[in-house]
Amino acid sequence: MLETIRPMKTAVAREALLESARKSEAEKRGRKASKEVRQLQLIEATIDSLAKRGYSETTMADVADGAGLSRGIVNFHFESKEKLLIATLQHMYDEYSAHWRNALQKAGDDPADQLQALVAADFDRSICNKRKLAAWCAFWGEAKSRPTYQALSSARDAVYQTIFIDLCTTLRQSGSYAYEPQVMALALSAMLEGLWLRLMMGTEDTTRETALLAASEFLSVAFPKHYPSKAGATKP
Amino acid sequence: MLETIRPMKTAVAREALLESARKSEAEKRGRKASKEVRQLQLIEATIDSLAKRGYSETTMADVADGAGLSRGIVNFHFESKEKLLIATLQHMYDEYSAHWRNALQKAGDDPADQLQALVAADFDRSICNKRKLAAWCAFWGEAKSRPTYQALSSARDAVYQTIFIDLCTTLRQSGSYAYEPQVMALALSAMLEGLWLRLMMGTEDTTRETALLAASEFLSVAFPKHYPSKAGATKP
DNA sequence: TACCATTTGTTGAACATTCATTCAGTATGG
DNA sequence: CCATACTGAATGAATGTTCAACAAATGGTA
Repeated sequence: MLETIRPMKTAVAREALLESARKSEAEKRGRKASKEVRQLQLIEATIDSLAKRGYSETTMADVADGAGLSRGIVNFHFESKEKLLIATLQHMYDEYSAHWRNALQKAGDDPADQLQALVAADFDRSICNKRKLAAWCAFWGEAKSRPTYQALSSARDAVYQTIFIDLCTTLRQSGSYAYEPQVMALALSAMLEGLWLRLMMGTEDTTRETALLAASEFLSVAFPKHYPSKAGATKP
Repeated sequence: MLETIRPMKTAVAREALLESARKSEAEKRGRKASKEVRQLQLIEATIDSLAKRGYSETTMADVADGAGLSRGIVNFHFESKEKLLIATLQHMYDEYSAHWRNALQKAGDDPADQLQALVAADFDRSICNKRKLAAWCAFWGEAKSRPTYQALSSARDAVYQTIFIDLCTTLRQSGSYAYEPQVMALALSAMLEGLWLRLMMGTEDTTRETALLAASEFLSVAFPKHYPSKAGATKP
């Protein structure tokens, strides 16, 4: 329900489009580009602005400037500021979704591998970087008061959560753990989101590597039989 | 460093002031009130507005209306909108800080009890309710682009984190666990923040009780010798 | 107590700025 | 030369801030 049914075709085609948008950096200005390329270009500029200035300071002018185009351009391709932002969120959501689905597929059939792949995917550089994390957080901050965002913003949505629960259930059986799968899945996914939040704040020494380490540690203690602890690496 | 050194006196006195501000609901309008009461009243109205409308839609007019006062009043008590928001954030931070310190003190000397008390404090109704969570998240969304917020927003700040690390270190020794205390502390505190985020979104069935359950489950698996699992409560 | 002066808190209209949106006009590719 | 993409100045609405006027408290004086 949360996820619009959109063939994966667009997801991959979009990458190609964006690529071409990047390549023709010199041609952007003044030259005509296909509607789709322009829209992606504007969405990228929106993410830039969100990351740099925050939601409340993101203006149409800044987006247009960021894309190297004129002021009226956004209202031409998107009807309004609101629709631009929704399209941006949708774009990020699609990208995120495609990313973890891909990781899951590559992981093979072993549930333990699948869970680990999902966790690792969350801290992949293509997904988990300051720019995108900042943009996500900008939307989260507004989500509560905007139903449209609320539906989209829970990136780790019902489907994602269900997969987590299923994996936890399977592991529980094969490892004879005592916990409630739903509870453990909640703890795990919440921790992933929390780590994102900390990475975004970026004040401390928390890095992508540290975050992944913490997440892996969680897996080790929660599913010791499936993820034998690699502890003892560094002991101060 | 993050926390302004402010005697606890104000923290408790403030509660009393706010109480009196609530009681004299009828007298608010037209009657004079002490400077501190007015400021608290405006801060509360700001939190209301943040929770209801989100950061970007929170206006001076809305705050003034919410407090039942005139338009110019905020600029009289606080110099500007920015300063009002900073004062609001500072207020929430002080409240949060006082709350967990209090919980920690009440917990006694046992590290396991202390850690559990800290976790439970995070989901106390006085701290963890939709209104305040929404306000926190509104600030988080803007924190990256505003240094002032960034410094304050890491509510679970360096001090808090240090305490977590210390407790994890102690438990590790007394329980002969294998993990790195810093890593485990990061996982734990990130999970708490993530649970807050989910509670704020409030889309799903995640409640304060569920969140606390998940956090407790984490403690059980991470420190099995200190928190013997209470599993088996409900088995579907 | 009565009276006035001064300080302090409050109001609301006026002002200036910022910003999303519109649209008539321009340029470009086919 | 038509259709489509694009421009950028004009417009109007929203909003933070200022300020002159007003009211309530305070304090001093007789």
